[in-house]
Amino acid sequence: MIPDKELLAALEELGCRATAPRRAIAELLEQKLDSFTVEALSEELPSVGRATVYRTIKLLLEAGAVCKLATIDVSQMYSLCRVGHHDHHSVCIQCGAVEEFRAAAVERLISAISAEIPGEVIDHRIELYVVCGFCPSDGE
Amino acid sequence: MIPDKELLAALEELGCRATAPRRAIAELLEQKLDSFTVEALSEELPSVGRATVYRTIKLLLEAGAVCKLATIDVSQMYSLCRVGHHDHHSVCIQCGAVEEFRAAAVERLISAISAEIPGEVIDHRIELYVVCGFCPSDGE
DNA sequence: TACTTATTGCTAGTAAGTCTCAATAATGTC
DNA sequence: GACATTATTGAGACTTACTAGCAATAAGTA
Repeated sequence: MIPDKELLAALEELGCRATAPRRAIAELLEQKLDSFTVEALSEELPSVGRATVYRTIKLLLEAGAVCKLATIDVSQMYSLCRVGHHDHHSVCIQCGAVEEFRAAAVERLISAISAEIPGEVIDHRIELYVVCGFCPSDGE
Repeated sequence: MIPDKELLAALEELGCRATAPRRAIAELLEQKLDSFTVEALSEELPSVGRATVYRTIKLLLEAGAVCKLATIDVSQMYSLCRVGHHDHHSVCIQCGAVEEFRAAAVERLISAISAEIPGEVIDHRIELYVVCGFCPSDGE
């Protein structure tokens, strides 16, 4: 996973200062393997103001160190991104666990589609909703 | 596009009654080629209560007649779905226009990926963020 | 150490969406 | 058609996720 130093470095690249609250957020984030909500993060860091947590995640989002998941329900989920990779996510619809996956085929697919549709493709988002290996797949 | 009759029929399949507010929503929806927010829909239907609009869209969502788009910003966008098709969407990041596209390659890709990752793939979501043919693609 | 400026943490505000509940409208039965 | 039953509605209060404003504070710098 990303060492918190990298998270902080990502912020510094944006011209941000490395403050105690940001260090605390980076440290906690470093341990997050799954997806998370900002609200939950904030609850785990009672010493840091909610607004600061939101602000920091927003910065990390800009820096590309975390990314927003397009979950089905309302809650905004985020997940760490390995810097420099453009990964896609699979979300377990039962336990919520998020896995990143890479597939060169995806990139090929996107460029193939780009050629077929009008306009210019700027970005894409691919998410798989799965029942992960640890969850029982009842019915469906 | 979907005749509003079909939208109502979709609701009736769920065991819902065809009421005047639902008819009004279906009629308006029938004309929506683009994506829309429930809030905007509600503003166009001052005679129908906000809660009712939200409730009806939720029902149509369950019925599979509309689907939720995973837009980058916070606002929840919806779009009509042709019943029986599982289309994907491209969203113009400048004007917000939504196009549906179908690509058999997508389905093939998904099954290829399914084989590679642990767990069972239930559903997928693919969205392209584009600058559509009608918008100037400045910079980026 | 003092200065400048970014950052923080309150708190209040906003936006999207849900809940409650009494009033009302749809359907089925006679 | 009248009546009973049950789904639906609308108004507004409420919740949740998030942002804005602003005085207090902490970082980097001279």
